[in-house]
Amino acid sequence: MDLEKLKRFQEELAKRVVLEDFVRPDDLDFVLGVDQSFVGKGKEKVISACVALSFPELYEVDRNVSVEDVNFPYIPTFLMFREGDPAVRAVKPVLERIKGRAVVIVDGSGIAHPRRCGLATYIALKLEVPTVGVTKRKLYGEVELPEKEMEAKPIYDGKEIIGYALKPCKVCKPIFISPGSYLTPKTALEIVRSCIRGHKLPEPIRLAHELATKSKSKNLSEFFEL
DNA sequence: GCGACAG
DNA sequence: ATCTTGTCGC
Repeated sequence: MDLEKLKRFQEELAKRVVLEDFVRPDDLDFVLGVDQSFVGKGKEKVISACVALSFPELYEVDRNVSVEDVNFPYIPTFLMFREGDPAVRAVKPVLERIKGRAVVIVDGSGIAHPRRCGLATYIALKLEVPTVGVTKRKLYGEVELPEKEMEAKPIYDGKEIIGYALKPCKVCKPIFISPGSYLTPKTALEIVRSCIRGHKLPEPIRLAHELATKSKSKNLSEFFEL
């Protein structure tokens, strides 16, 4: 594979990013979460899980799981090429079933990426839906870590604010938030804040992660001859 | 050359 | 991400 060519592709996609609120928290009806787990002898299958929660109540209203072949290795800053399309195919059906304004929270970076094109950005542009990226470790940007519960500190790319580090709970280490597209960094932060329910990760991602992990044991694994 | 480096 | 034993706390 030609990483330099892929870098150029990411730079092209980044030009289409719109850092404006296509939806405000007050008008939000649903917040979706996407996450993936890998299985197989050499982790050759990817299980993508998507859950849809009502907003701001956060009760589950829909879910979807899909299993596909993995066709790209994990390479830092190139995650969208490994998990992008599988995630899109897991989210799309849910997005078409629910009726109302929605935002998708992704387990990966948004514009807090060296080329401003993380996994959340890819999903936003491909599905034309606002997304916010959330990670447990920082990929890109300069930031001062928050120390008080629910405190947030801006993540900078030079002088521009591209996201926020948020300490979700007293004993939690901070999580890193940045919009994928169609949202402002500030609004991305507020949406994630509204989805924290005592855990390190916001509910949409926490539940999607749980669904993706549990789907490996039930009767899906052997069902797809793994 | 060295450190950084999402999932 | 996955693997993987023991330990701590409610």
